[in-house]
Amino acid sequence: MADPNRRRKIVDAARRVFAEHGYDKASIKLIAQEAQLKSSALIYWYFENKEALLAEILKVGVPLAQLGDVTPAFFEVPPEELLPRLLRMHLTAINDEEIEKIVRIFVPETIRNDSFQARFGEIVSPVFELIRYYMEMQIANGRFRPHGQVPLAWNSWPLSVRISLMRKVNMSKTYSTK
Amino acid sequence: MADPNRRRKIVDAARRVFAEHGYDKASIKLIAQEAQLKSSALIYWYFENKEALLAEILKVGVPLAQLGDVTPAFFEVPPEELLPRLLRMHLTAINDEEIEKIVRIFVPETIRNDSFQARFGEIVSPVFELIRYYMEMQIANGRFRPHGQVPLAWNSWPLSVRISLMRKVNMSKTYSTK
DNA sequence: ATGCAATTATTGATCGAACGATCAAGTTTA
DNA sequence: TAAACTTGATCGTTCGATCAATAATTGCAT
Repeated sequence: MADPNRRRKIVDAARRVFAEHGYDKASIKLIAQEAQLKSSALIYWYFENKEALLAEILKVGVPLAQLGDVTPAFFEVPPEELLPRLLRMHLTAINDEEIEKIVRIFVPETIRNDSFQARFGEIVSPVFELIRYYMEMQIANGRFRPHGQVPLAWNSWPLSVRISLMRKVNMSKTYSTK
Repeated sequence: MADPNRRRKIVDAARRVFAEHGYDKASIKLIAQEAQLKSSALIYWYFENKEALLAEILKVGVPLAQLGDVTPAFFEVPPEELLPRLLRMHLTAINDEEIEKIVRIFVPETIRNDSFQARFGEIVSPVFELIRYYMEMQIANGRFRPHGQVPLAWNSWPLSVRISLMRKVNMSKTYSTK
C-alpha cells in the first residue's frame, strides 16, 4: 500500500485516542484500529515506542515556530496593544481542536506523572519566559512599575490552575472580537 | 495471626495507594504490601474485588451521618449564620487528610470514567440537595429573592470546578477562624 | 524498457511482564 | 471438629514490544 501519509495518520489517530482514553488506557492496538491499520506492529516501524508517539504529538502539534519571529520590535509594542493580542492568540489556540486535545492528553497526566509535567513544561515555559522578559523590558523603560517576583515555572502553578486548562470552553460567543 | 484490625488496615492502605497512584495503577499486590500482608490473596477474603475496596473507602470515609441530625430548626437558622458555618465545615473537611485522599482518588477518575462520576455524585449530591432545599426555604420565607435555576447535579459542574477540588490547599493560615 | 538486488513497508504470530482474580492446601481460632 | 483465616501457586487476559515472513517499492546496471 505504502500510504505516504501513514505516519501523519498514526499521529492523528493517537491524538484522538489519547485524548479520549488517556495515555495508559489508549492501547497500541486501539490506536492502530483508529488509524485503520491491519496490524498494530506497523506503528513500531514508524515510531520507536508508545512514548515516542506521545512526543511526536507535542512536537507537531504545538507550533512554537510562531515564537521564532520575535524581533526587537516585539519588545517595543506597548502593553495595551500587545497584551490583548497575546490573549487573543491564546483564546484562538485554546479553541483549536487539535490544541485542545493535546491539552486534554497532557494536563490530566501531570496530576500524578512528573515526567509528563516536565515534558509539558518544556513546551509551555518558553512562552512564559518571553512574556516575563517583555514585562521586564516594560519595567526597564518605565511603562510598568517594578513588582515582586512571580513564580512562572509550570510546575509551580497551583494544581487548580493547571487543571482549569482542561475545561471545554466555548469562547466564540463570549469573547468574539467582532 | 488473625489481626482484628486487618480489614481496616487494608482499607487504610488502599486509600493511601489509590490516592498516590490512582485507581488503575494501584495494584492489589502494592496495596497488600502497603498493608503489610504476606499474600495479596488475603485481600480477596475480606473484599470481593478491587472495586469493592474502592466502595468501602467511600462508605467508611465520608460520614454522611452528619447530615442525619438535620432538624426542622436547621432551616430556621438565618443565612448569615448558616452559610459561614457550612463553609467552615467544608474547609475543615477538605483539610482532613483522609477526606483529602478520598477526593484525590475520585476526582481525577471522574475526568474520563463515568461510573466513578456517578458513584462520587451519589455522595456529593445529597449535600447539595440539602443546601438547595435550604435556599428554597429562605426564598419562601422572604429572606432571599427568587432566582433562576442553578444546575446542581455533580456531573453538570464545569470540569474546572470539579478539578479545583483536587488542589492541595493550606487553609490554616489564610482561613484560620482564630 | 528489463531484470534484479536492495531498501522500504506490512503482516500475523508470539514474547515476557503485569494485572485482577481463583484455588487448593494449609494454619489458627472458637 | 468446624469455622475462620492465611498462604503460595497459578489461571486467563491484556499490554507494549519483538520478530521472522513476506510484499511492495526503489535504484541501478544492462
